Amino acid sequence: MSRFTPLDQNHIEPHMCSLDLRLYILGQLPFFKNLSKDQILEINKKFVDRGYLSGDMIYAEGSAAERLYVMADGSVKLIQTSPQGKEVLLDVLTTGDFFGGLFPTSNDIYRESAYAQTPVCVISIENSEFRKILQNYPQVALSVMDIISERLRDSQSFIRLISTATAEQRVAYTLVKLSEKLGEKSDVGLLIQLPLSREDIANMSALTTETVSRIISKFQKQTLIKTGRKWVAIRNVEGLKNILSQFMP
Amino acid sequence: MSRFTPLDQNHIEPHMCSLDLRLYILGQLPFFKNLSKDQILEINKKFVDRGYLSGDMIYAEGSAAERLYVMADGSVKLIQTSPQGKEVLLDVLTTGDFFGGLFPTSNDIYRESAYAQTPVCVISIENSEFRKILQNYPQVALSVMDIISERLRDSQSFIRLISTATAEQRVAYTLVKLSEKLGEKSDVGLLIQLPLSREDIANMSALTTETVSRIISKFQKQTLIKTGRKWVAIRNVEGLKNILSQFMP
DNA sequence: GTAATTAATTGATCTATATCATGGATAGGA
DNA sequence: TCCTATCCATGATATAGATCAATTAATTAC
Repeated sequence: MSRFTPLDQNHIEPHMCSLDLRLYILGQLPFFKNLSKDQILEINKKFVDRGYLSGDMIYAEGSAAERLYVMADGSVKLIQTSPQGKEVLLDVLTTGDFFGGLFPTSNDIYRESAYAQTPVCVISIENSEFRKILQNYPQVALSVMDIISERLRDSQSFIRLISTATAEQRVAYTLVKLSEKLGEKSDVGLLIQLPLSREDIANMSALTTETVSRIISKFQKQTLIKTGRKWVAIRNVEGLKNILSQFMP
Repeated sequence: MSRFTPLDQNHIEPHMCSLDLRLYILGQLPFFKNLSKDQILEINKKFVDRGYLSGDMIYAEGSAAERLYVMADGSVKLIQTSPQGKEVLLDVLTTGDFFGGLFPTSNDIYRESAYAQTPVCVISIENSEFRKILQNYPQVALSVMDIISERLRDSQSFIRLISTATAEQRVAYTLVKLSEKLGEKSDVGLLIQLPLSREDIANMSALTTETVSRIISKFQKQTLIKTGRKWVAIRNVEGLKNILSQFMP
Protein backbone atom coordinates (compact mmCIF):
# COMPACT_ATOMS: atom_id res chain seq x y z
CA MET A 1 0.00 0.00 0.00
CA SER A 2 1.08 3.57 -0.67
CA ARG A 3 2.58 4.81 2.53
CA PHE A 4 2.48 8.44 1.56
CA THR A 5 2.00 10.57 -1.45
CA PRO A 6 0.18 13.87 -1.40
CA LEU A 7 -0.60 13.65 -5.11
CA ASP A 8 -4.12 13.17 -6.41
CA GLN A 9 -4.41 9.61 -7.51
CA ASN A 10 -7.88 9.49 -8.97
CA HIS A 11 -6.95 9.94 -12.58
CA ILE A 12 -9.32 9.51 -15.42
CA GLU A 13 -9.82 6.16 -17.07
CA PRO A 14 -9.24 5.95 -20.80
CA HIS A 15 -12.94 5.36 -21.49
CA MET A 16 -13.88 8.57 -19.73
CA CYS A 17 -13.10 10.71 -22.75
CA SER A 18 -16.80 11.35 -23.01
CA LEU A 19 -18.44 13.61 -25.53
CA ASP A 20 -19.20 16.07 -22.78
CA LEU A 21 -15.57 16.18 -21.69
CA ARG A 22 -14.44 16.60 -25.27
CA LEU A 23 -16.77 19.49 -25.90
CA TYR A 24 -15.80 21.05 -22.63
CA ILE A 25 -12.09 20.78 -23.40
CA LEU A 26 -12.50 22.09 -26.92
CA GLY A 27 -14.61 24.96 -25.74
CA GLN A 28 -12.06 25.89 -23.11
CA LEU A 29 -9.13 25.97 -25.51
CA PRO A 30 -7.86 29.52 -25.73
CA PHE A 31 -8.06 29.45 -29.49
CA PHE A 32 -11.58 28.08 -29.71
CA LYS A 33 -12.98 30.16 -26.88
CA ASN A 34 -14.68 32.69 -29.09
CA LEU A 35 -16.41 30.18 -31.31
CA SER A 36 -20.09 29.38 -31.01
CA LYS A 37 -21.44 26.16 -29.56
CA ASP A 38 -22.37 25.00 -33.05
CA GLN A 39 -18.94 25.71 -34.41
CA ILE A 40 -17.38 23.74 -31.57
CA LEU A 41 -19.72 20.85 -32.32
CA GLU A 42 -18.67 20.97 -35.94
CA ILE A 43 -14.99 21.04 -35.06
CA ASN A 44 -15.46 18.25 -32.54
CA LYS A 45 -16.44 15.89 -35.33
CA LYS A 46 -12.91 16.05 -36.71
CA PHE A 47 -11.35 15.04 -33.42
CA VAL A 48 -10.91 11.52 -32.15
CA ASP A 49 -10.13 10.64 -28.56
CA ARG A 50 -7.93 8.04 -27.02
CA GLY A 51 -6.71 7.02 -23.59
CA TYR A 52 -3.18 6.01 -22.69
CA LEU A 53 -1.75 4.34 -19.62
CA SER A 54 1.07 5.76 -17.59
CA GLY A 55 4.34 5.32 -19.49
CA ASP A 56 2.73 4.75 -22.90
CA MET A 57 4.30 6.46 -25.85
CA ILE A 58 1.86 8.66 -27.74
CA TYR A 59 4.20 9.30 -30.63
CA ALA A 60 7.88 8.84 -31.36
CA GLU A 61 10.50 11.38 -32.31
CA GLY A 62 11.26 10.98 -36.00
CA SER A 63 7.94 9.49 -37.04
CA ALA A 64 5.60 11.28 -39.44
CA ALA A 65 3.91 14.20 -37.74
CA GLU A 66 0.35 13.63 -38.78
CA ARG A 67 -1.73 14.71 -35.83
CA LEU A 68 -2.23 17.55 -33.46
CA TYR A 69 -3.06 16.51 -29.89
CA VAL A 70 -4.99 18.26 -27.17
CA MET A 71 -4.79 17.17 -23.56
CA ALA A 72 -8.14 16.29 -22.01
CA ASP A 73 -6.86 14.84 -18.76
CA GLY A 74 -3.63 13.65 -17.14
CA SER A 75 -0.12 14.76 -17.95
CA VAL A 76 2.22 14.15 -20.85
CA LYS A 77 5.98 14.60 -21.16
CA LEU A 78 7.69 15.81 -24.33
CA ILE A 79 11.16 14.34 -24.53
CA GLN A 80 14.08 14.61 -26.93
CA THR A 81 16.65 11.85 -26.73
CA SER A 82 20.19 12.15 -27.99
CA PRO A 83 21.83 9.18 -29.70
CA GLN A 84 23.87 8.57 -26.53
CA GLY A 85 20.62 8.24 -24.64
CA LYS A 86 20.65 11.55 -22.82
CA GLU A 87 17.16 12.87 -22.39
CA VAL A 88 15.94 16.43 -22.47
CA LEU A 89 12.50 17.02 -21.02
CA LEU A 90 11.14 19.85 -23.12
CA ASP A 91 7.77 20.31 -21.53
CA VAL A 92 5.11 18.82 -19.31
CA LEU A 93 1.58 19.20 -20.60
CA THR A 94 -1.72 19.12 -18.79
CA THR A 95 -5.40 19.66 -19.49
CA GLY A 96 -6.00 22.12 -22.28
CA ASP A 97 -2.45 22.12 -23.66
CA PHE A 98 -1.83 21.13 -27.23
CA PHE A 99 1.18 19.39 -28.73
CA GLY A 100 2.31 17.33 -31.68
CA GLY A 101 2.19 18.30 -35.32
CA LEU A 102 1.36 21.82 -36.31
CA PHE A 103 3.17 21.70 -39.55
CA PRO A 104 2.62 23.06 -43.01
CA THR A 105 3.43 19.91 -44.96
CA SER A 106 2.21 16.45 -44.16
CA ASN A 107 5.63 14.91 -44.65
CA ASP A 108 7.18 16.51 -41.62
CA ILE A 109 8.31 14.55 -38.58
CA TYR A 110 7.90 14.91 -34.83
CA ARG A 111 10.93 16.50 -33.25
CA GLU A 112 10.32 14.91 -29.86
CA SER A 113 8.59 11.91 -28.30
CA ALA A 114 5.44 12.21 -26.21
CA TYR A 115 4.87 9.92 -23.22
CA ALA A 116 1.92 9.65 -20.89
CA GLN A 117 3.21 10.46 -17.42
CA THR A 118 -0.09 9.52 -15.77
CA PRO A 119 -3.10 7.80 -17.30
CA VAL A 120 -4.23 10.34 -19.86
CA CYS A 121 -6.99 11.11 -22.27
CA VAL A 122 -6.03 13.06 -25.36
CA ILE A 123 -8.09 14.14 -28.31
CA SER A 124 -6.40 14.55 -31.64
CA ILE A 125 -7.05 15.81 -35.11
CA GLU A 126 -5.38 15.18 -38.41
CA ASN A 127 -2.96 17.89 -39.34
CA SER A 128 -4.61 18.75 -42.62
CA GLU A 129 -8.01 19.00 -40.92
CA PHE A 130 -6.64 21.37 -38.35
CA ARG A 131 -5.19 23.57 -41.05
CA LYS A 132 -8.60 23.72 -42.67
CA ILE A 133 -10.00 24.97 -39.40
CA LEU A 134 -7.28 27.60 -39.21
CA GLN A 135 -8.17 28.73 -42.69
CA ASN A 136 -11.87 28.88 -41.96
CA TYR A 137 -11.51 30.69 -38.67
CA PRO A 138 -8.85 33.35 -38.97
CA GLN A 139 -9.09 34.39 -35.34
CA VAL A 140 -8.21 30.83 -34.38
CA ALA A 141 -5.02 31.06 -36.44
CA LEU A 142 -4.14 34.30 -34.69
CA SER A 143 -4.62 32.76 -31.26
CA VAL A 144 -2.53 29.74 -32.16
CA MET A 145 0.16 32.07 -33.45
CA ASP A 146 0.12 33.97 -30.17
CA ILE A 147 0.44 30.81 -28.14
CA ILE A 148 3.33 29.56 -30.21
CA SER A 149 5.12 32.87 -30.04
CA GLU A 150 4.71 32.84 -26.27
CA ARG A 151 6.25 29.38 -26.23
CA LEU A 152 9.09 30.64 -28.37
CA ARG A 153 9.80 33.39 -25.89
CA ASP A 154 9.71 30.94 -23.00
CA SER A 155 12.08 28.74 -24.87
CA GLN A 156 14.46 31.65 -25.41
CA SER A 157 14.33 32.57 -21.73
CA PHE A 158 15.22 29.01 -20.97
CA ILE A 159 18.19 29.20 -23.31
CA ARG A 160 19.42 32.18 -21.40
CA LEU A 161 18.89 30.26 -18.19
CA ILE A 162 20.96 27.25 -19.12
CA SER A 163 23.55 29.49 -20.77
CA THR A 164 24.19 31.59 -17.71
CA ALA A 165 22.62 30.20 -14.54
CA THR A 166 24.07 27.95 -11.83
CA ALA A 167 22.66 24.52 -11.06
CA GLU A 168 20.81 25.87 -8.05
CA GLN A 169 19.19 28.58 -10.12
CA ARG A 170 18.14 26.10 -12.77
CA VAL A 171 16.43 23.87 -10.26
CA ALA A 172 14.75 26.85 -8.61
CA TYR A 173 13.53 28.00 -12.01
CA THR A 174 12.18 24.58 -12.91
CA LEU A 175 10.32 24.31 -9.62
CA VAL A 176 8.87 27.82 -9.82
CA LYS A 177 7.70 27.28 -13.41
CA LEU A 178 6.12 23.94 -12.58
CA SER A 179 4.41 25.30 -9.51
CA GLU A 180 2.98 28.19 -11.51
CA LYS A 181 1.57 25.77 -14.00
CA LEU A 182 0.61 22.83 -11.81
CA GLY A 183 0.75 24.06 -8.25
CA GLU A 184 -2.16 23.27 -5.93
CA LYS A 185 -2.46 24.37 -2.36
CA SER A 186 -2.16 21.50 0.04
CA ASP A 187 -1.20 20.90 3.63
CA VAL A 188 2.43 20.29 2.64
CA GLY A 189 2.64 23.54 0.67
CA LEU A 190 2.10 24.46 -2.96
CA LEU A 191 2.11 20.95 -4.34
CA ILE A 192 3.19 20.26 -7.91
CA GLN A 193 0.41 17.97 -9.12
CA LEU A 194 2.55 15.59 -11.13
CA PRO A 195 4.61 12.49 -10.48
CA LEU A 196 7.95 14.22 -10.67
CA SER A 197 11.17 12.33 -10.08
CA ARG A 198 14.61 13.79 -9.49
CA GLU A 199 15.49 12.52 -12.92
CA ASP A 200 12.60 14.47 -14.46
CA ILE A 201 13.79 17.65 -12.79
CA ALA A 202 17.33 16.89 -13.96
CA ASN A 203 16.18 16.45 -17.55
CA MET A 204 14.25 19.70 -17.37
CA SER A 205 17.18 21.62 -15.93
CA ALA A 206 20.00 20.14 -18.00
CA LEU A 207 21.66 18.59 -14.95
CA THR A 208 22.29 15.09 -13.57
CA THR A 209 20.03 13.38 -11.08
CA GLU A 210 22.76 13.39 -8.44
CA THR A 211 23.22 17.14 -8.69
CA VAL A 212 19.48 17.68 -8.50
CA SER A 213 19.24 15.40 -5.50
CA ARG A 214 21.88 17.40 -3.66
CA ILE A 215 20.18 20.68 -4.45
CA ILE A 216 16.75 19.38 -3.52
CA SER A 217 18.16 18.20 -0.19
CA LYS A 218 19.65 21.62 0.38
CA PHE A 219 16.40 23.38 -0.49
CA GLN A 220 14.59 21.09 1.89
CA LYS A 221 17.01 21.90 4.72
CA GLN A 222 16.34 25.57 4.02
CA THR A 223 12.60 24.82 4.29
CA LEU A 224 12.10 26.20 0.80
CA ILE A 225 10.39 22.99 -0.28
CA LYS A 226 9.03 19.74 1.05
CA THR A 227 9.58 16.68 -1.02
CA GLY A 228 9.26 12.92 -1.21
CA ARG A 229 9.48 10.17 -3.73
CA LYS A 230 8.18 11.58 -7.00
CA TRP A 231 6.61 14.69 -5.54
CA VAL A 232 7.66 18.21 -4.61
CA ALA A 233 5.78 20.93 -2.79
CA ILE A 234 6.89 24.53 -2.49
CA ARG A 235 6.87 25.99 0.99
CA ASN A 236 8.48 29.32 0.22
CA VAL A 237 7.97 30.54 -3.33
CA GLU A 238 9.57 33.89 -2.57
CA GLY A 239 12.68 32.16 -1.31
CA LEU A 240 13.01 30.26 -4.58
CA LYS A 241 12.35 33.36 -6.64
CA ASN A 242 15.01 35.10 -4.65
CA ILE A 243 17.56 32.58 -5.86
CA LEU A 244 16.50 33.46 -9.39
CA SER A 245 16.46 37.20 -8.93
CA GLN A 246 20.04 37.66 -10.01
CA PHE A 247 19.25 36.91 -13.58
CA MET A 248 15.51 37.06 -13.99
CA PRO A 249 14.51 40.71 -14.29
CA MET B 1 43.76 50.43 -44.96
CA SER B 2 42.16 47.04 -44.58
CA ARG B 3 44.90 44.52 -44.89
CA PHE B 4 42.58 41.62 -45.37
CA THR B 5 38.99 40.72 -44.95
CA PRO B 6 37.13 38.52 -47.36
CA LEU B 7 33.77 39.96 -46.31
CA ASP B 8 31.69 42.12 -48.63
CA GLN B 9 32.07 45.66 -47.46
CA ASN B 10 29.73 47.52 -49.76
CA HIS B 11 26.76 47.69 -47.49
CA ILE B 12 23.74 49.75 -48.14
CA GLU B 13 23.51 53.34 -46.98
CA PRO B 14 20.58 54.29 -44.78
CA HIS B 15 18.99 56.43 -47.48
CA MET B 16 18.93 53.53 -49.88
CA CYS B 17 15.76 52.07 -48.42
CA SER B 18 14.07 53.01 -51.65
CA LEU B 19 10.46 52.31 -52.49
CA ASP B 20 11.61 49.73 -54.99
CA LEU B 21 13.70 47.91 -52.39
CA ARG B 22 10.83 48.03 -49.94
CA LEU B 23 8.37 46.56 -52.38
CA TYR B 24 10.86 43.96 -53.41
CA ILE B 25 11.54 42.94 -49.80
CA LEU B 26 7.86 42.85 -48.91
CA GLY B 27 7.04 40.84 -51.99
CA GLN B 28 9.77 38.34 -51.19
CA LEU B 29 8.65 37.74 -47.63
CA PRO B 30 7.46 34.18 -47.34
CA PHE B 31 4.19 35.27 -45.82
CA PHE B 32 3.39 37.94 -48.39
CA LYS B 33 4.53 35.93 -51.38
CA ASN B 34 1.07 34.92 -52.50
CA LEU B 35 -0.41 38.40 -52.36
CA SER B 36 -1.06 40.48 -55.44
CA LYS B 37 1.01 43.48 -56.44
CA ASP B 38 -1.83 45.77 -55.37
CA GLN B 39 -2.13 44.13 -51.99
CA ILE B 40 1.60 44.52 -51.43
CA LEU B 41 1.35 48.18 -52.37
CA GLU B 42 -1.45 48.61 -49.90
CA ILE B 43 0.49 46.87 -47.14
CA ASN B 44 3.59 48.86 -47.98
CA LYS B 45 1.82 52.05 -46.98
CA LYS B 46 1.73 50.89 -43.39
CA PHE B 47 5.47 50.32 -43.27
CA VAL B 48 8.10 52.92 -42.56
CA ASP B 49 11.78 52.46 -43.26
CA ARG B 50 14.86 53.48 -41.40
CA GLY B 51 18.60 53.01 -41.63
CA TYR B 52 20.95 52.27 -38.75
CA LEU B 53 24.71 52.39 -38.47
CA SER B 54 26.80 49.51 -37.31
CA GLY B 55 26.43 49.12 -33.56
CA ASP B 56 23.21 51.13 -33.26
CA MET B 57 20.52 49.76 -31.02
CA ILE B 58 17.23 49.27 -32.82
CA TYR B 59 15.26 48.53 -29.70
CA ALA B 60 16.02 47.68 -26.09
CA GLU B 61 15.05 44.67 -24.04
CA GLY B 62 12.30 45.66 -21.65
CA SER B 63 10.91 48.56 -23.67
CA ALA B 64 7.38 48.54 -25.05
CA ALA B 65 7.10 46.18 -28.00
CA GLU B 66 5.27 48.34 -30.45
CA ARG B 67 6.70 47.46 -33.82
CA LEU B 68 7.43 44.53 -36.04
CA TYR B 69 10.63 44.84 -38.07
CA VAL B 70 11.63 43.36 -41.39
CA MET B 71 15.23 43.29 -42.56
CA ALA B 72 15.80 44.97 -45.90
CA ASP B 73 19.59 44.90 -45.88
CA GLY B 74 22.51 44.29 -43.55
CA SER B 75 22.54 42.13 -40.44
CA VAL B 76 21.07 42.50 -36.98
CA LYS B 77 21.85 40.72 -33.72
CA LEU B 78 19.21 39.79 -31.16
CA ILE B 79 20.76 39.77 -27.71
CA GLN B 80 19.55 39.00 -24.21
CA THR B 81 21.66 40.36 -21.39
CA SER B 82 21.62 39.02 -17.86
CA PRO B 83 21.85 41.43 -14.92
CA GLN B 84 25.48 40.35 -14.42
CA GLY B 85 26.17 41.46 -17.98
CA LYS B 86 26.42 38.05 -19.61
CA GLU B 87 25.14 38.15 -23.14
CA VAL B 88 23.26 35.50 -25.05
CA LEU B 89 23.14 35.96 -28.79
CA LEU B 90 19.77 34.55 -29.75
CA ASP B 91 19.86 35.08 -33.47
CA VAL B 92 21.47 36.86 -36.37
CA LEU B 93 19.06 38.24 -38.92
CA THR B 94 19.54 39.13 -42.54
CA THR B 95 17.53 40.27 -45.53
CA GLY B 96 13.95 39.06 -45.41
CA ASP B 97 13.93 38.04 -41.76
CA PHE B 98 11.47 39.60 -39.37
CA PHE B 99 11.87 40.34 -35.69
CA GLY B 100 10.53 42.49 -32.88
CA GLY B 101 7.00 42.60 -31.61
CA LEU B 102 4.48 40.09 -32.75
CA PHE B 103 2.35 40.30 -29.71
CA PRO B 104 -1.33 40.20 -28.97
CA THR B 105 -1.49 43.16 -26.62
CA SER B 106 0.16 46.48 -27.15
CA ASN B 107 1.47 46.62 -23.59
CA ASP B 108 3.94 43.84 -24.03
CA ILE B 109 7.70 44.35 -23.92
CA TYR B 110 10.63 43.21 -26.04
CA ARG B 111 12.35 40.19 -24.55
CA GLU B 112 15.69 40.98 -26.20
CA SER B 113 17.64 43.91 -27.62
CA ALA B 114 18.29 44.33 -31.33
CA TYR B 115 21.57 45.79 -32.58
CA ALA B 116 22.71 46.60 -36.10
CA GLN B 117 25.78 44.47 -36.75
CA THR B 118 26.48 46.18 -40.07
CA PRO B 119 24.88 49.28 -41.53
CA VAL B 120 21.30 48.14 -42.01
CA CYS B 121 18.03 49.15 -43.49
CA VAL B 122 14.92 47.87 -41.79
CA ILE B 123 11.28 48.49 -42.49
CA SER B 124 8.82 48.35 -39.68
CA ILE B 125 5.13 48.39 -38.99
CA GLU B 126 3.10 49.12 -35.94
CA ASN B 127 2.00 46.03 -34.11
CA SER B 128 -1.69 46.77 -34.30
CA GLU B 129 -1.45 47.43 -38.04
CA PHE B 130 0.26 44.13 -38.61
CA ARG B 131 -2.45 42.33 -36.71
CA LYS B 132 -5.02 43.95 -38.95
CA ILE B 133 -3.16 42.55 -41.93
CA LEU B 134 -3.14 39.11 -40.34
CA GLN B 135 -6.88 39.36 -39.83
CA ASN B 136 -7.52 40.48 -43.37
CA TYR B 137 -5.29 37.89 -44.99
CA PRO B 138 -5.73 34.56 -43.24
CA GLN B 139 -3.10 32.81 -45.33
CA VAL B 140 -0.57 35.36 -44.09
CA ALA B 141 -1.38 34.44 -40.51
CA LEU B 142 -0.88 30.78 -41.35
CA SER B 143 2.51 31.46 -42.89
CA VAL B 144 3.63 33.53 -39.94
CA MET B 145 2.48 30.74 -37.66
CA ASP B 146 4.55 28.25 -39.62
CA ILE B 147 7.64 30.40 -39.44
CA ILE B 148 7.29 30.89 -35.72
CA SER B 149 6.74 27.22 -35.11
CA GLU B 150 9.85 26.45 -37.13
CA ARG B 151 11.75 28.89 -34.94
CA LEU B 152 10.36 27.21 -31.87
CA ARG B 153 11.61 23.85 -33.07
CA ASP B 154 15.04 25.32 -33.82
CA SER B 155 15.08 26.79 -30.38
CA GLN B 156 14.25 23.42 -28.84
CA SER B 157 16.99 21.72 -30.83
CA PHE B 158 19.34 24.32 -29.50
CA ILE B 159 18.24 23.58 -25.95
CA ARG B 160 19.11 19.98 -26.51
CA LEU B 161 22.45 21.08 -27.91
CA ILE B 162 23.52 23.13 -24.93
CA SER B 163 22.06 20.56 -22.57
CA THR B 164 24.05 17.66 -23.92
CA ALA B 165 26.82 18.70 -26.31
CA THR B 166 30.50 19.40 -25.72
CA ALA B 167 32.06 22.78 -26.40
CA GLU B 168 33.49 21.54 -29.69
CA GLN B 169 30.10 20.31 -30.83
CA ARG B 170 28.46 23.59 -29.92
CA VAL B 171 30.95 25.60 -31.94
CA ALA B 172 30.63 23.21 -34.88
CA TYR B 173 26.85 23.54 -34.70
CA THR B 174 26.99 27.32 -34.59
CA LEU B 175 29.31 27.45 -37.59
CA VAL B 176 27.27 24.98 -39.62
CA LYS B 177 24.02 26.83 -38.89
CA LEU B 178 25.53 30.19 -39.77
CA SER B 179 27.08 28.87 -42.95
CA GLU B 180 23.75 27.39 -44.03
CA LYS B 181 22.10 30.73 -43.53
CA LEU B 182 24.81 33.14 -44.59
CA GLY B 183 27.43 31.08 -46.36
CA GLU B 184 28.77 32.31 -49.69
CA LYS B 185 31.27 30.52 -51.82
CA SER B 186 34.59 32.31 -51.91
CA ASP B 187 38.23 31.52 -52.54
CA VAL B 188 38.80 30.90 -48.82
CA GLY B 189 35.87 28.47 -48.59
CA LEU B 190 32.23 28.82 -47.65
CA LEU B 191 32.45 32.26 -46.14
CA ILE B 192 30.01 33.35 -43.44
CA GLN B 193 28.99 36.79 -44.71
CA LEU B 194 28.92 38.55 -41.39
CA PRO B 195 31.40 40.33 -39.14
CA LEU B 196 31.65 37.52 -36.61
CA SER B 197 33.97 37.80 -33.63
CA ARG B 198 35.03 35.01 -31.29
CA GLU B 199 32.87 36.66 -28.70
CA ASP B 200 29.83 36.49 -30.98
CA ILE B 201 30.38 32.78 -31.50
CA ALA B 202 30.82 32.35 -27.76
CA ASN B 203 27.55 34.14 -27.03
CA MET B 204 25.78 31.99 -29.59
CA SER B 205 27.21 28.75 -28.20
CA ALA B 206 26.94 29.46 -24.48
CA LEU B 207 30.73 29.40 -24.03
CA THR B 208 33.50 31.86 -23.18
CA THR B 209 35.56 33.64 -25.81
CA GLU B 210 38.71 31.86 -24.64
CA THR B 211 37.18 28.43 -25.10
CA VAL B 212 35.89 29.40 -28.53
CA SER B 213 39.28 30.74 -29.47
CA ARG B 214 40.96 27.47 -28.55
CA ILE B 215 38.41 25.44 -30.48
CA ILE B 216 38.60 27.69 -33.52
CA SER B 217 42.37 27.32 -33.49
CA LYS B 218 42.02 23.58 -33.34
CA PHE B 219 39.50 23.52 -36.19
CA GLN B 220 41.86 25.63 -38.24
CA LYS B 221 44.75 23.24 -37.61
CA GLN B 222 42.47 20.44 -38.81
CA THR B 223 41.76 22.54 -41.94
CA LEU B 224 38.07 22.39 -41.17
CA ILE B 225 37.85 26.16 -41.35
CA LYS B 226 39.81 29.21 -42.31
CA THR B 227 39.46 32.25 -40.14
CA GLY B 228 40.68 35.72 -39.42
CA ARG B 229 39.74 38.75 -37.44
CA LYS B 230 35.93 38.83 -37.42
CA TRP B 231 35.41 36.32 -40.18
CA VAL B 232 35.15 32.56 -40.58
CA ALA B 233 35.00 30.43 -43.70
CA ILE B 234 34.20 26.74 -43.76
CA ARG B 235 36.61 24.54 -45.70
CA ASN B 236 35.13 21.20 -44.80
CA VAL B 237 31.46 21.25 -43.97
CA GLU B 238 31.30 17.47 -43.78
CA GLY B 239 34.09 17.44 -41.24
CA LEU B 240 32.16 19.84 -39.03
CA LYS B 241 28.94 17.90 -39.46
CA ASN B 242 30.83 14.81 -38.49
CA ILE B 243 31.63 16.35 -35.14
CA LEU B 244 27.92 16.90 -34.69
CA SER B 245 26.81 13.51 -35.89
CA GLN B 246 26.89 11.98 -32.44
CA PHE B 247 23.86 13.88 -31.35
CA MET B 248 22.20 15.30 -34.43
CA PRO B 249 20.15 12.52 -36.01
C1' DG C 1 4.74 -10.17 4.74
C1' DT C 2 8.88 -10.78 2.30
C1' DA C 3 11.61 -10.30 -1.84
C1' DA C 4 12.67 -7.66 -5.73
C1' DT C 5 12.77 -3.34 -8.01
C1' DT C 6 13.14 1.39 -8.50
C1' DA C 7 14.08 5.99 -6.52
C1' DA C 8 16.83 8.86 -3.78
C1' DT C 9 20.86 10.21 -0.92
C1' DT C 10 25.46 10.94 -0.08
C1' DG C 11 30.51 10.57 -0.53
C1' DA C 12 34.89 10.52 -3.33
C1' DT C 13 36.99 11.64 -7.39
C1' DC C 14 37.57 13.48 -11.98
C1' DT C 15 37.32 16.64 -15.82
C1' DA C 16 35.64 20.05 -19.08
C1' DT C 17 35.34 24.50 -19.19
C1' DA C 18 35.62 28.96 -16.75
C1' DT C 19 38.62 32.21 -14.97
C1' DC C 20 42.74 34.82 -14.60
C1' DA C 21 46.69 36.63 -16.82
C1' DT C 22 49.77 38.02 -20.55
C1' DG C 23 51.61 38.98 -25.08
C1' DG C 24 50.91 39.35 -29.85
C1' DA C 25 48.33 40.62 -34.02
C1' DT C 26 45.23 43.47 -36.68
C1' DA C 27 42.57 47.52 -37.91
C1' DG C 28 41.77 52.20 -38.36
C1' DG C 29 42.61 56.94 -37.26
C1' DA C 30 45.94 60.79 -36.92
C1' DT D 1 53.68 55.28 -40.55
C1' DC D 2 53.11 55.41 -36.11
C1' DC D 3 49.65 54.97 -32.28
C1' DT D 4 45.97 53.02 -29.87
C1' DA D 5 41.79 50.31 -29.81
C1' DT D 6 40.28 45.88 -30.24
C1' DC D 7 40.59 41.31 -31.17
C1' DC D 8 42.71 37.03 -30.69
C1' DA D 9 45.76 33.20 -28.86
C1' DT D 10 47.49 30.61 -25.33
C1' DG D 11 49.30 29.24 -20.76
C1' DA D 12 48.30 28.41 -15.72
C1' DT D 13 44.98 27.62 -12.37
C1' DA D 14 40.48 26.98 -10.21
C1' DT D 15 35.95 24.97 -9.81
C1' DA D 16 31.17 23.61 -10.67
C1' DG D 17 29.11 19.90 -11.79
C1' DA D 18 29.71 15.19 -13.87
C1' DT D 19 30.87 10.65 -13.04
C1' DC D 20 31.63 6.60 -10.33
C1' DA D 21 30.32 3.99 -6.40
C1' DA D 22 27.98 2.44 -2.43
C1' DT D 23 24.00 2.79 0.83
C1' DT D 24 19.40 3.57 2.22
C1' DA D 25 14.52 4.10 1.54
C1' DA D 26 10.15 3.53 -0.76
C1' DT D 27 7.24 0.94 -3.83
C1' DT D 28 5.63 -3.06 -6.32
C1' DA D 29 5.39 -7.95 -7.06
C1' DC D 30 4.72 -12.36 -5.32
